[in-house]
Amino acid sequence: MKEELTRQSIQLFERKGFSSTSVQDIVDSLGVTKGTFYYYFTSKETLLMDIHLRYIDDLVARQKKVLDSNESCRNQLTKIVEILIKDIQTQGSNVRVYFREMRHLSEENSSVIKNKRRMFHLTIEKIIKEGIEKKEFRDNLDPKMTTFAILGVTNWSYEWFDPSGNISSKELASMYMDFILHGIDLKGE
Amino acid sequence: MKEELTRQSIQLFERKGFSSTSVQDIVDSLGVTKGTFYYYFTSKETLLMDIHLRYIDDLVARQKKVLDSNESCRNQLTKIVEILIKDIQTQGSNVRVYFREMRHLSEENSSVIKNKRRMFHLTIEKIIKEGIEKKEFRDNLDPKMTTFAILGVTNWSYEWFDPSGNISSKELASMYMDFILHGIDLKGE
Amino acid sequence: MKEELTRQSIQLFERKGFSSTSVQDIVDSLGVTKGTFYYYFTSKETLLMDIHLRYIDDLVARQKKVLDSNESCRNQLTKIVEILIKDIQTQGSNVRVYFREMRHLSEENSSVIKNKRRMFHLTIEKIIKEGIEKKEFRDNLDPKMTTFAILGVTNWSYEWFDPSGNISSKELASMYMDFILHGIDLKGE
Amino acid sequence: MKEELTRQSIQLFERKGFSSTSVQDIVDSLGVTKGTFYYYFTSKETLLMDIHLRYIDDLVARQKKVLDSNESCRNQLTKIVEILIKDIQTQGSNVRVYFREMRHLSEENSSVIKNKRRMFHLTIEKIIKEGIEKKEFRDNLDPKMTTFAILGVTNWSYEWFDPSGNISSKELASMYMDFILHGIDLKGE
DNA sequence: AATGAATGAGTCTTCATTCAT
DNA sequence: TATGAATGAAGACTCATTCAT
Repeated sequence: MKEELTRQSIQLFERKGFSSTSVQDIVDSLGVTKGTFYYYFTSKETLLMDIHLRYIDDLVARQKKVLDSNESCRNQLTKIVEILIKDIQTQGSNVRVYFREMRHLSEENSSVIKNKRRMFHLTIEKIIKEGIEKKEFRDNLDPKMTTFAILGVTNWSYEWFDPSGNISSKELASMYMDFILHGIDLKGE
Repeated sequence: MKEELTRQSIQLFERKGFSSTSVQDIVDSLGVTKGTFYYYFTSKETLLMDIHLRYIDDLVARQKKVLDSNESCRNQLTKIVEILIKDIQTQGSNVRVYFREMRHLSEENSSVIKNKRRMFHLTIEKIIKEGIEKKEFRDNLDPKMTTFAILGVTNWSYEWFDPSGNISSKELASMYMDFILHGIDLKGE
Repeated sequence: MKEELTRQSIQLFERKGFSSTSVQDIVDSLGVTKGTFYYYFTSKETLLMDIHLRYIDDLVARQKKVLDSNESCRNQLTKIVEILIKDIQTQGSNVRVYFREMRHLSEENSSVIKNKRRMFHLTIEKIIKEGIEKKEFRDNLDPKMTTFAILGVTNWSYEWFDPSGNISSKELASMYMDFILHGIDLKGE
Repeated sequence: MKEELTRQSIQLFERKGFSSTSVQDIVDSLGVTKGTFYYYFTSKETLLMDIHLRYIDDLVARQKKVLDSNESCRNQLTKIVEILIKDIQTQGSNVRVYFREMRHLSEENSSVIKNKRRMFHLTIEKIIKEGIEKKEFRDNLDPKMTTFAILGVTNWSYEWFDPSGNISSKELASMYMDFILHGIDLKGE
């Protein structure tokens, strides 16, 4: 039941936004009563926090696995980009809620999430730095800004990419790694 | 007064989100009454639509100016990226509302905005295509996906970039054009 | 309207108690809507505080008048007892709410009321002390405890006295002053 | 368990009032679940009735003992006052609930309690009447009103008397009997 | 151009109670 | 003897909107 409430909520939060989705909407969509909702969640915000934690914890865990693989920086980065793009397909709604609704967490809760986000970010930064040292990447890059650029490319996909369309998430990920590695400029310039 | 209402609303919508900001909040922040609000706007949504239209129309107009300049594709693209990044400084709140709150427009209104967004997008796509033909850009790029990638880099900046920090918006724009043109890979590879 | 809301609320709070009276009950009894209630009161507690303040402020003011009259202590005390007993007739419901529902005020609000109550109490204590010094009252009385005893006699009347019954409030006040002054013991003992 | 539920409930009812105390509050304070509560009590009101009955039955029983002692009226009255004041120390919370929350009993239940209260009251009235006849007390007293005055003095103590303070309940009872017997007036007047 | 009073539907949340286990 | 899941009604409070003035 808790699982089902969460799943339905994610769908509704994605479609109408957190504040515009009422607890009534959620329980109606499952044919249960509001009491049931409050049996499982102490508040609407608790549910939102659950959704956030679930995603970021899982993501960080998967990122750690990549890091532990000890592959080249380029490969590590590729794998992370693949993870992010594939998540659109497997849990797009969840991630969109994660991107859009953090504002509705309390100060306390949102700072917990922010810290975890920062850790995710810092890990990518570390990969960039290492890549520069190992001469995999250009040495005139600002690791922090570059990380933001890469995350911009991937995260923005959540706003438009439809994995059931012409282009598969695998293809998109590979296109994007090409873009990230080589830019759009004609070679030699 | 209408101007002031709009300005305050943008601040509040940015901070708390559209649905979580009440008309009461808006008028309280200006020391007027709700009647005043409804004298200038027929509904809360009208105000949101105003905010959207104002930004996208202005943006499209500026984009047109760039296009009419007849410079090289690379320069045109650079100018558009500069516009987008500079907007963070000059009207960040407005743009953040524009990015986040479109969902709260009615079907009808939101399709108006979507069309204008699409036009903005298509124009960039056109620049990319032309750049490929003119051999300014690589010929194995998918213009549509590449446009999304570029917009990802710039638009995502609204989520984190602080123009009053160490890096100026000018510097960021130049860093990002470098990234977009050359990627992160070591040259020659 | 605010006046009417207050008056009705007092009646309902007396009959059913503060927590068992819903805002719905209040507005229903006047044929208006909940919005109206919240237009005039920021919360149910604010209304309760209003009721408390109104009574205690008025009572203290009337007590001050008695004090300023410079009559004998016995007469001053008599007048205060008369005030308290007469209030049962003129604003019994109000006072019963005042006696019973203070618990439902916030810490902050209830301490405001408590302080005013204490002042009322201390003024009576002062009259007793002065009466002892002026040899109007026995000198082996504890002024504080005696004040509580006197207030017990009068305030408890709110639990049972029906001013529309056989005994008028004037008669009751005089009976009680007799009791307070002479007790029940046979004279000379 | 039933005993413990009752004890905890009394504490909570005293502190927050009957309606503002939820069954959840009660069971939480004991670390059990709501099911447990409903195993022992058929409703929240049943519990309140239990609390009322328990106190009034015990009080009436103790009053009867005093009556059966066949002492002088003055001594009987003294003993009853002592009982009431001592109860503040030994079961203050219980009595405060008894005084304040009768309103939340159903018509039927509350009339049962009211009858027992009346009996307690009538017994004191009888002692007063007998005291007048036996020339222990003044003959110009109204027995009913006098009983209310005496009960006012004692019952009001529940609103303020702290048995752990400077004055013991024994001392208070003796002070109050002095007040009841002799009033505050200087002797001889 | 702006206000103040009012509405009615809707918000999140709590509650007493039930019942299968 | 006690639990855990669920209900449905009611709780306080908010909100976008209207309208006479």
